[in-house]
Parts: sequence; structure tokens; C-alpha cells
Amino acid sequence: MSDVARAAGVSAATVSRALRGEPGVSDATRRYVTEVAKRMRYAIARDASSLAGGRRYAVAVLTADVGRGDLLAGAEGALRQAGYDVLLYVLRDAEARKRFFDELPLARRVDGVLALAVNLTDAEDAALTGLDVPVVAVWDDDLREALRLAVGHLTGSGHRDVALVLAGDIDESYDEVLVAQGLPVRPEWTLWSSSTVAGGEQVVDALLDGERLPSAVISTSGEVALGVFLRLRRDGRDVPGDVSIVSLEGTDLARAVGMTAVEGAWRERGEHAVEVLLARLRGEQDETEPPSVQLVVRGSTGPARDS
Amino acid sequence: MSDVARAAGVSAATVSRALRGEPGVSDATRRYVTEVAKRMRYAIARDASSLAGGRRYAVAVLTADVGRGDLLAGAEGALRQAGYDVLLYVLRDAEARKRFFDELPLARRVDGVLALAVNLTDAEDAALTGLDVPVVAVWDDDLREALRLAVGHLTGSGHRDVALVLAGDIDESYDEVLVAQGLPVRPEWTLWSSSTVAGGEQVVDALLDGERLPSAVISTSGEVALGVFLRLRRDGRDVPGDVSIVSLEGTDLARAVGMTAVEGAWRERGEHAVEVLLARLRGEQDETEPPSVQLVVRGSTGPARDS
DNA sequence: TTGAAAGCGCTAACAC
DNA sequence: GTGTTAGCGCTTTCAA
Repeated sequence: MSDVARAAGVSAATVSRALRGEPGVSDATRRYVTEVAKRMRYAIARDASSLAGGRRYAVAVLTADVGRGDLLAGAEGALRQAGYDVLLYVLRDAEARKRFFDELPLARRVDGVLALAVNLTDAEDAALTGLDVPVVAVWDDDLREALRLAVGHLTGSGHRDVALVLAGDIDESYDEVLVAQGLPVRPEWTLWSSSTVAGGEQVVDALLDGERLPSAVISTSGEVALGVFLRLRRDGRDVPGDVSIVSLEGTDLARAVGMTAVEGAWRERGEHAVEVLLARLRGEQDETEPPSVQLVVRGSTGPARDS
Repeated sequence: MSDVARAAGVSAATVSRALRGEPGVSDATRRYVTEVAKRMRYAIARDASSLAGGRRYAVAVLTADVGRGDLLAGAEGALRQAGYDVLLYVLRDAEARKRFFDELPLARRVDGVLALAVNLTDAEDAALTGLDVPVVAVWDDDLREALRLAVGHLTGSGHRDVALVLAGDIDESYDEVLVAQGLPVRPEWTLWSSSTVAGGEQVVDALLDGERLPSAVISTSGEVALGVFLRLRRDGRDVPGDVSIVSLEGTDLARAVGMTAVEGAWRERGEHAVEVLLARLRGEQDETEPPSVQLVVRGSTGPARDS
């Protein structure tokens, strides 16, 4: 930077102000400095900038699962455009997750935290809040809303025996949504799975071991839903004749295989989360609503067997 | 840090040396300082550290497509474990890609660059090399090898009319692999697609518009391969009776739907790439081989129609 | 083995 | 509108 200052015949402070768009520089000077900097291919040393200025121009993005590509891509694009670096943390499994929250390697390193598809426990949330930077989480509310839609659709078709498959580290309180809509909750019908097709297949195995099959399965993960579908079919069950399936993660994969799903505009959801975070960073509050989700009925759901 | 120094009754320099494992500190001092730092929940200010030390403890990870989750997850885990931050850059489409290489926002910000599933053009490669940090790219070689396996499998079953679907920004020279194995190359059978199921469906539409169908389709993307499969079937074509399909991206999705695919151990491939990069960072050269890929034959391929 | 001092490249506060 | 000065929190000489 001092090179640029010398070349432009101004002080380093002026270069700094000019390049950052700070007030207190004449238009002519700003233009000239900008041009010189460009010609010299000057790239700011962010470390020094952060050290002196206090801001870090970086946001940590936590995700449980890189599979939810659109959410992540949307957030990355929006952050990048706003001039923030994206520090990616993949909380792949319980162990990685625990290590992350134990060490919490974010202190003094980021201006904010975005938790995508993570579903923080209270303790984890507290740990992040202790960092003293804004934390924005996407997924939990979205998931609840999606679940409500799915349950509504199923009860409307006479389903009462609904199994819920949760992918990732998700707390149990989702059962409440079932209860709220008047459905019974059977412990053996609340299942956990990794977010993979194979996970979905295993879920079906567990279900088949039980007394009887539920008449419908809701899965938070599109891949799991597909696994459930494939495994059921391989076992000679008809979908939706014997079992209906709803995925809470609508992607074009769901569309292509004809899976009833909640479509969430995930890229837009990621961008919206960034808006909220940036507003918090500015000390404001973003009041806009996230993009709404909607249920798209396809061939994987039908009336309940006994209705 | 000076707090820790004061509390431990040593100088900041000693704290610095102790915490980083630098020589020149007695074991007793190191242990004590480490303990005090931990007790005080000291977190180093990376900015200051980088500024003073020259190293940035950060690696840029470029990816064309967050869909290849395992590759990314593998690289992220390995980098994190080695103490590096992961700066994620999603080169989503041609425009984002161009902007990235025009601005090249990495100067003075990272110690190295990892390009995952990107396939750099010569110009792009030169731009990165100009950054003066090690650059490691994964995908191109892997893809060529995978393609060789796929082509070998198909020609072994008598296929000669093979269409190639490239997902992402991939250069055309992959045709050479077909030529090298004695296959004819027809321009209308080299197709580009976005890495989505929908993209695969569109590819089939284009194929159906042509004079005749190829007897086999190779797709670099697992999702595209699935789209091809679904669309062909919806059109009344038999797979593999009419058309065989091979995916170069073997995931459990490929397994679940019975797709012949090249399984690449992507997570391990990502970790290996990090090994190579870290070695370069240490000024060494990693000579280990990347994990090998292998073809798994499933139901989506069979003998050629006319053989 | 340890400490003191200089300086990394910026920004912010204060002058002018 | 612009320059000067003083740090930001570390690492790295150089001395002790």
C-alpha cells in the first residue's frame, strides 16, 4: 500500500480511505488512487486490515452435510458478493461436531456465523453465542414448517400411522409437530439416519423388523427418502399403495423420481440467511420473510391403506 | 497473549514459542504456559499471527459444484486437522467463474489453493500460479482414468456408438480417450450438461432429436446419469437393452439404482489432495499415489444392441 | 533458555 | 481534504 501511496503522491491514509470508499477524499483523488492501485495490481493485506480495523471480513459457515448443495451455494455467493470470506466447517459426524464445539476455533476469526442445516442444540447455540458475533441458523424453522405441510397432506389423505426419519443431528422435538396435528407418536417410528440413500434403506430394514409398517414415512432428507422408496419396492411393497413417502427436501431428484416433497427454494433460502446476518452485522434487523416452502404432491403419496 | 504472558510470568515471545511448539523453550515452561493459556481460554489472533509471521494458515478450496460433497468434505476435514482454515469458493457457473479469475481475490490471503472438480483452463491455471502459492488440482486426471475404465468396459461389450456427457466446465479433450480406444467421435454425441438430474433429462431430449441413439452413454456426473436413465425409460427405451449407461461418479445413489459406475473413493481422494498440498507447503514432494478408482458393473450396462 | 525491541501492513484519531 | 502518528497482536531477530 505504501508503494501505491508513493506512486500516487499521497499518504497511506488517503489510499486506505480512497480504496475503501470512506468519505473525506475528493473525487479526483479517489479516482486517481484507484487507478494507480489497479495499475500496480495492488491487493490489500486483509490480515493487516483486520488487525488494525477490528473487522475480519469473514463469516464461518457451518454445515452438517455438504449434500445440501444449494443452501450452501446460495449463502456462499451472497457472502462473497458482500465482500466476506467464507470459512467452511463441515460438521460431518457426531465426533467432528463435538470436536468443533469443544475447540470452537472461531474466536477472533470471523465477524459472524451461519449455521446451515445444522440444528444446534442449546449448548451448541450457547457456545456460538459466547463468541460474541451474530449467529444465524437456517433449517430448524424451515424444517418445522416443511414438516407441518407434510403432516397436513398426509392426515388429509387419512394417514395416522406416520413414521418420521430424521437425518443429521436433529433433536427429537419434531415429534411435537405430529402430536400437534393429532397424530399418535410411536417411539419405534421416530428414526435417525445418515443423509444417504443407504441410510434410507437401513431405515426400512428397521421398520420391517417392527410389528407393522406405518402407512406413511416422512424423511427430512431427499436421499434418505429415495433409499426408503427403493428398499420398500425391492421388498415387494407398493408405493404409495402400501406406504406413502414424503421428502422434506425437494430437489430435482425428487421431481425426477416422482417423490412428493416440500420444495424449499434452497438457494434463495441461503441468500436470505446471509441478508439477515449482514443486517445484524450492520446493527440493523432484517424483517423480511424467508422464501416460503410449498408441498408438491407427486406419485409417492396416496390415501392411507385403511381409510 | 500478553495477558497469558503476564499470568504465566514470562514474556510474550516465550508464550508464542511455547504454544506453537517451537524449540527453545524448556519443557517445564512450555507445559506451564500451555496450561495457563488453556485456563484463560486464550485464542490466538490469527490476523496478527499471519501479519507477523508471513504464513496465513488458510487454503482456498475452489469447487465448481458443491454436489461432489465427499470430495469437498474429505478435503475440508484434512485441512482442518492440519490447522488450516478453508476458504470456500463456489465457481457455480461460467459468469461466477470468470469474475473469480478476473478479480482473483486470493492474493496475500491463502497459503495454497486446492481446485476440486474444477478442471482449470490453461489461462486459469496460469492465473493461479501467478499467486505464487502451491496449487493442487483434483479431477482432471481422475476423470480421464475413470473415463478409460468406462470406455474399456463398454468396448468390451461390443459398444462403438458411445455418447459422452460432460458436466461442469470441462474441456473437450476428453474425446481423445474415446479415440485412443478406437471409438469414433461424433460431435453431436459429445454433450454438456449442468450437474443435475434435470440436465440429464435434457441431454436425452437432445439425443432423441438426432438421427439415431448411441448404444451407450457415459456421464461424468452421477445425477446426470440418473436423469438420462429416467428420461430414457420414460420414453419407453430399455436400459440396458437399448442404451447402456455408465456414471463416472459412483455414489451410493448409483449403487441404489443399480447404475454401473466408477467408484472413486472421493473422500479419500480429497484427503490425498490435501496431503499433496501440505507436502508442497513444507517444500517437499508427496510421491504417494491417489486412491485408485474402479469400475463396478451393475444393471445399467449390457452388450451392445447389434453385437 | 529467555527477554527486549523492532516491525509486519494496515486503520483510526487527531492535527492541520 | 489530507497527512502524521500511534497502535492492532503477534513473530522474529538479537542480546543476554
